[in-house]
Amino acid sequence: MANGGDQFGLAECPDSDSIESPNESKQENENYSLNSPASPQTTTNQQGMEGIKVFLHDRDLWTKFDEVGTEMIITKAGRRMFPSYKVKVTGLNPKTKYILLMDIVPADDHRYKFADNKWSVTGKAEPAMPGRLYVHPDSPATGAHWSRQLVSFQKLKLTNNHLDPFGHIILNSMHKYQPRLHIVKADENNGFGSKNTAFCTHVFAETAFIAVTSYQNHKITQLKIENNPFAKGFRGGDDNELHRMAKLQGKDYPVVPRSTVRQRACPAASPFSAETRCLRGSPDDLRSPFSCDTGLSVHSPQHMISPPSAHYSLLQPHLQPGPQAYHCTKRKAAVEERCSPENRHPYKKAFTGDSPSGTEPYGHPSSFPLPPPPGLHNNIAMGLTDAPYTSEMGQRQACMFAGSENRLDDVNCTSWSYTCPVPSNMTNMDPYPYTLSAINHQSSPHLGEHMAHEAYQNQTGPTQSSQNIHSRQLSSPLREYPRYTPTMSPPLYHTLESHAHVRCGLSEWSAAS
DNA sequence: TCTCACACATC
DNA sequence: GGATGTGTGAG
Repeated sequence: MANGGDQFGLAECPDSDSIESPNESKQENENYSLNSPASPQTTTNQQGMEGIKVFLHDRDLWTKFDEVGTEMIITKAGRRMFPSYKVKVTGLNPKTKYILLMDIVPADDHRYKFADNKWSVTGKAEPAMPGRLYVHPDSPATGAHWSRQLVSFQKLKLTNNHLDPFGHIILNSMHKYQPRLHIVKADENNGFGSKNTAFCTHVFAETAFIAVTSYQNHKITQLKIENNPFAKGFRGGDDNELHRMAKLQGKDYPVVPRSTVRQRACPAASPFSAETRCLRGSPDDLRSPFSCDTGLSVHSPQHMISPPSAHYSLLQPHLQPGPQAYHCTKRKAAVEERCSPENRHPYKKAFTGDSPSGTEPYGHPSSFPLPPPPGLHNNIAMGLTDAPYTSEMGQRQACMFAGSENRLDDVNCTSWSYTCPVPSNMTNMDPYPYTLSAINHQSSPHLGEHMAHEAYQNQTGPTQSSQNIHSRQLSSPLREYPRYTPTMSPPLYHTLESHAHVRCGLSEWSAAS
């Protein structure tokens, strides 16, 4: 939180449109200064979200990892992400309340393996885990609050425990994911769930990663050790390290790190920058909860989205990746060259390092009104904007929203959920549902129970696996979440919306990354 | 592929 | 000094 917000002068700029562009301001000295505005373009009809810009903190570090092929450890107990996901947000109305939350969505429907020092597709992805959202513990807070300092999501944890009771984000190992930031307006006159509810989604392509239970690429291990303070113990010269490891193993002679042995020396470019970049999810793949249907509100840097059609419509998430989806940057030729035929996808795209040049917009946000679930506007609107959200939590804590099978015909509860569409080529898989259950995973014991229950229900409840993506789309699966107790956070959230109504920045990400 | 105990680090 | 966050090798 080193970056104060004063320099952004947000307090004096209630009108987001008048917010000084970071490019024109003093951000050159910030460590996220390289992050160009996330949303250089704005569109109308976005409920005041059009001026919001998000800058990824430590972009350089993220890029380093990304160039190698970021891996994130997932454990049963939950593991933090490193690099941490921190952002600087500008353009918020200082007096308006916003909720900042993250989710991590499948980047594609592939399962990966790491062999020969590179990542490659090894099969079809397992069904998506229950979608969980991580709500920043400060939420809801005023724009002034968010703008005052870096917004850190470093406490977010990843787990591979499908029954995780802590509210951590559940991921599948050896699958690729894309973190996303959502900014939801929680203004009194624009309550969450109301017709006026607006939010925008920001995706930083360089934060994509493959979830692993142990690091596969030694380069990633080294990057983590070099940059993560908690891993300092593993730093040092090679000799020192080897002797230290020998000591750890009770040997008095240097040992060769397993990670070194495991991997063949390969001077080639990172697997991500080469083959894996080809494998990176297609725009279609990345449609999920907040994906756009029409692109109406999408404001994407044109240089990141090649044809207008790159405003992928969520109305057609079932479409297989097509030529229209892939916009290749200057590295395309090289990428294609490196892609093995079996890995070559029609939607292959240059990996993240390409798009965000120093002068290009960095995030890929979009803003759009959030259509309310049918007949559920008012009551929901109260939730987010009312005090209970914070007061009942005792202290502001992160909330996790766990997924479940969400159906429209099951609307009769106190909390809300939304089902996100499955990536296009995941039509045979379970949906990627989110249940907005306002989980307090830090200090509330019954929350854990709730989550366990929830997880249990996720597994035992009626499945939608038999449904295809079309039916799920059409059903606009919204429902309140029954497994909610008054002792938890109030019923604040509802199904965000079927993708058919929701517009988001995902298409931009897809196209740009 | 995954889990665990461990030593070492930060908070 | 305890809680928590790291990557490690063993299994």
